[in-house]
Amino acid sequence: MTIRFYNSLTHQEETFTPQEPGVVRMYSCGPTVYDYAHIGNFRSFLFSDLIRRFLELTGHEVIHAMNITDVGHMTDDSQADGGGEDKMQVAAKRIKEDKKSGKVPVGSVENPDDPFQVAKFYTNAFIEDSKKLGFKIAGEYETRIMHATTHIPEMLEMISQLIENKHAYVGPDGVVYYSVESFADYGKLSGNTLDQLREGSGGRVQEEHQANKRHPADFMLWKPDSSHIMKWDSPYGAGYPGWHIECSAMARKKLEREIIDIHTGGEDLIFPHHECEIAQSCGATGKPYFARFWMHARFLMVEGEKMSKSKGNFYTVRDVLGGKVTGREVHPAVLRFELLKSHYRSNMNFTEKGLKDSANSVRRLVEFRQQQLQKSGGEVANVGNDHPIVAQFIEALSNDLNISGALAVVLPWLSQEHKDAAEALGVLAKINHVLNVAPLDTAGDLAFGDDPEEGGIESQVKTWCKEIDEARASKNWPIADELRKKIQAAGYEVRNSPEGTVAQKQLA
RNA sequence: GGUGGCGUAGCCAAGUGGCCUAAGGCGACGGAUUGCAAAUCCGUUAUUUCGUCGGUUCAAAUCCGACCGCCACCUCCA
Repeated sequence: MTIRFYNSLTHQEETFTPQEPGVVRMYSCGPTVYDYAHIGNFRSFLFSDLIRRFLELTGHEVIHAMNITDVGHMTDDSQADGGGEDKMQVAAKRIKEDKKSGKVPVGSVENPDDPFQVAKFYTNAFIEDSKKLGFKIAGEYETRIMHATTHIPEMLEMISQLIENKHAYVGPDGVVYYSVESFADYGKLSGNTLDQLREGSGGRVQEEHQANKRHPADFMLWKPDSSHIMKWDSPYGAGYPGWHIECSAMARKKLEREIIDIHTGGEDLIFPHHECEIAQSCGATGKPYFARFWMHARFLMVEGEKMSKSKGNFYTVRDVLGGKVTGREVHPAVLRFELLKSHYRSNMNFTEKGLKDSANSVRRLVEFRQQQLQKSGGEVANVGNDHPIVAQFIEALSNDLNISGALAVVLPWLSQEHKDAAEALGVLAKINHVLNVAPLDTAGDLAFGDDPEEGGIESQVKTWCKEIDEARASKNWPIADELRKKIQAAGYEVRNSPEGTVAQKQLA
């Protein structure tokens, strides 16, 4: 089996092999923690989870690292000397307003003016959401997911290497800039070579901000600013790091290599972020590559439109799970499946209907597992990757993560006859290592009808189910139908089973 | 204006030169089942058609060119 991935760096599909056989070092650009991450962010993070789980299924150890950007970068980093407002201060303002209107639980951020508290709050929310969606890396917080603010020394080390290697200079304004002209490969990833950047700038580059730089595309590595809300000592004066340096520095530190195997992120990060990362890492190490493979996930659309706050179609994970889209609670496995089921290199269209479709697929997978577990008495056979179904599943994913092809193997298989339940469960376990929806490992099993609360809606639904059985026994059809409608209105599916009427919570 | 990507049925989407008279799922329709439903099972569901127009080839959804549309980046953004 050969694994082929589309490599953004070479603009073509290539055979993937890690530098060290059996071990893949992968870095993913993580979230900024000035606000809740939205489902578009999570699609991109989920995409890296998919890569990881697939590589693990095919026998690789995956060392996966991700950053959390908690340095208060400027809202207007475009000017590269750090103009505009600090994002942490913007967040502080917003949190104060949200607190007044009750949007943020009181006490969650005791002091919004403390950027570390703001970052901590949104970091926790991110980790929580990531766990719900079953991201493997969510269980590795603080070992593989790391904060930029705790890696300032690594960044300063890289900056000094860059200055030493003549890739960086201290401008007349005291700011440390990267000299893009010193790096011949600048533009290789994005196609935005220096010539083209000049052509394409369309007069938007403001001369006044360029005076201190040798080339307009030079970007900031360190900004001395003793008045900044977050600042650290450095040989260039107390201040804060540029936006791009954290990933270069942290990837090298955490993955313990100067060249890594895979680097992932959203498509918007290709330029300038990843272009600058390559320039920094290669400039500091002198190596021809930073990452061998660059993989980027496309943006998602919502109901055919761009997701934007002004259109009111802007969703966070908690929005979707809480029912903002469907009007009822959505199980995390359903959102995971929905975000996973379209190919990472096409714009996925997130829709309410799609969510409900995904709920069906997830339910089928979950019920299949339950049926087979019953049949096998809990026994799960050890199935190898050479099992025909597993092999086809892997074959599909080997082709640049062809998830549709992979699902086209799995879903029809569910409807086939399964003589050996233990074997079927073994196959499912393999498949579920990647899909992770049946069950979703970090969220536990799908909760079907076990609500500990006395007098809660679940016990009411159970009572109604019993009443339906009684009504049906006495052929009192109108009463039975009435009760069924009530249960459905409460967000439950009503079914007949050998044990009588049962209700299950709708997954979306 | 520059750069990168995408465009297959009602929807999601596979297929990258012949086995495509185009996987699979959802939906829809018909049937079995049911008190009626739901769930389940069976069947049907693009019939020179794959954004458009040309070209290469014995042969194209698949290669090449032009055009159109959509997305992203060129300013913070997954």
